[in-house]
Amino acid sequence: MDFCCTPLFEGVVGREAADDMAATFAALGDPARLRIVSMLAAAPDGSACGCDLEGPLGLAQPTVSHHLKILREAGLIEGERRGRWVHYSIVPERLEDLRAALATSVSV
Amino acid sequence: MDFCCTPLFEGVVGREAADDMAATFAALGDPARLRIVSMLAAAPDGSACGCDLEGPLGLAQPTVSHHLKILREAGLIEGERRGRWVHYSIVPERLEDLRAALATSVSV
DNA sequence: GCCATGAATCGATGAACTTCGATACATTGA
DNA sequence: TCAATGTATCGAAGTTCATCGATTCATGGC
Repeated sequence: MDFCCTPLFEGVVGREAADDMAATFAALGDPARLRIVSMLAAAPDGSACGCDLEGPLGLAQPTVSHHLKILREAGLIEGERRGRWVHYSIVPERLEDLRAALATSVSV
Repeated sequence: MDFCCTPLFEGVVGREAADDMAATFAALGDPARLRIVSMLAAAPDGSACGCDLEGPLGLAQPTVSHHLKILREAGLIEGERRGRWVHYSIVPERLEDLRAALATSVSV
């Protein structure tokens, strides 16, 4: 009889968890947003305001604000208002979660 | 004079590198593809053929083939033909690369 | 060679995303 | 209170993406 391979389980990642994790990975799945995270990580004090991102990114202010919102909703960064400016910084725990997720996919 | 924060560098990730890395993260930025990776990781022998993925995913065969292609082009999985079937398995090195990239964003 | 079956490709459709100008909101300084 | 400036939202245009039916390709068994 025809037989391919052992039937698969649902995998280690459930349906709802997959939705949540995929949204987080998707947040990093854009060059502009990846560079924002990179720039925040490389910033001297670990944070930067939106106005300093437009130049290096070469994007208009609404576009940068849009990307920052997506990263914020993904929990990858957080913003703190200081006067006129909003300083954004990385949320290390969230990135660590992603690293852990990739590790479980690797190790078994 | 008005001053916000220290001017930013380009970040640790360059423009071309950002494009490449973003494409890889984007490959994981879809629930179906994330579950495929998860299922391959959870498979007893570490591999599975496409026909076994359609059922658990609840997607049509062309759609699964489409997602497998994207994961393959991202270097996250590889397929090996065994007779009628193609067995897909994870490329651990590629996932390790992503983990390393996230680590550099965290630590510095 | 012919049929069965798994996999890949093609074409179409509808949704989601990126981008930006225009605009509104928030805060500071005068 | 008013002007200036950084930020967020809105609306629109163009592109990309996910999905699937229909079709084609590839392999194995008869």
